[in-house]
Amino acid sequence: MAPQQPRPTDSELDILSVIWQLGEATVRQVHTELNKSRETGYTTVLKLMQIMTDKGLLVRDESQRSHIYRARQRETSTQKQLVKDLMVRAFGGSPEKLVMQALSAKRAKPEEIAEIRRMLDELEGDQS
Amino acid sequence: MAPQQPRPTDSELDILSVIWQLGEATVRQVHTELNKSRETGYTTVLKLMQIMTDKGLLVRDESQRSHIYRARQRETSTQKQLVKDLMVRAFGGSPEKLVMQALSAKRAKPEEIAEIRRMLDELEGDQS
DNA sequence: CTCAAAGTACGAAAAATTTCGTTGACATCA
DNA sequence: TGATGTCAACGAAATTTTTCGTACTTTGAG
Repeated sequence: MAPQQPRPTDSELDILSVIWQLGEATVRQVHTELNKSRETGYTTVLKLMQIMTDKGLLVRDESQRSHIYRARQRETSTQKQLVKDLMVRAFGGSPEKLVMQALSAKRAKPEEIAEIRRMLDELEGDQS
Repeated sequence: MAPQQPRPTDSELDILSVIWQLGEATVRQVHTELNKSRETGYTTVLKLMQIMTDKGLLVRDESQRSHIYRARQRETSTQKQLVKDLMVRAFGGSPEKLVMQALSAKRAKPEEIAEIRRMLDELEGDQS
């Protein structure tokens, strides 16, 4: 029961990704999904998910025999935390530099570019 | 001497940030700079920088008694690598989602927004 | 009921990362 | 010269993260 949300570690993020994808999941489901890309033991995943629950990253429904896990924070919240963290630690806190590198790292599709433009419009809109 | 550039760890990134800022630096300089924000021992920084040199993250000029370190890769290369990694691991590889969260995590200044717009224009420009 | 399958709990090993103490080399200054 | 300060090297301790073996419980099939 941690008060603050710690940044998920690499392995924890792998698990979160699966849970985000499925909405909620049992250890078995997460394990099966992870094993599509990398070899990993069932109890390893179980232990990790227990730790994540202790840390407050996951929430567990124990009413069934196979417990069901959900992310405690919304996907977007965690993503925002991660991106903010990287922004501070690697980009001196500059959103522009980060966005530039993101766009040059992988080309966005035209629709996506349009979507980003809309976002920029909004940002310039409310200048309070 | 690693063939590939491993992703820098958290502490390593702290050190890289200082070196990016100064261009090149001795252990003493990095240590002094780091201690402005967090307590850390001199030999800790030294050891880390030696490890980073072994990993190929830094390059060392030993011609002087106090060795001078430089980043092996350009700042932008490392930043791109980091942002790409996060994009894959936390955003399912979607540059759009990452950019959205980056922009909502910290407001960009008007000039920065304009700069991002220019970048988007370029991206749409060369559709090969 | 009994056995096997599937599940959780948990300690501890293994691996990766971070920290630091100690040693010896070199430099500087009085 | 010799005392003092700075530096690199390096082993090892400390900490964090990841992995897994084992024990115990529950469920379902026969």
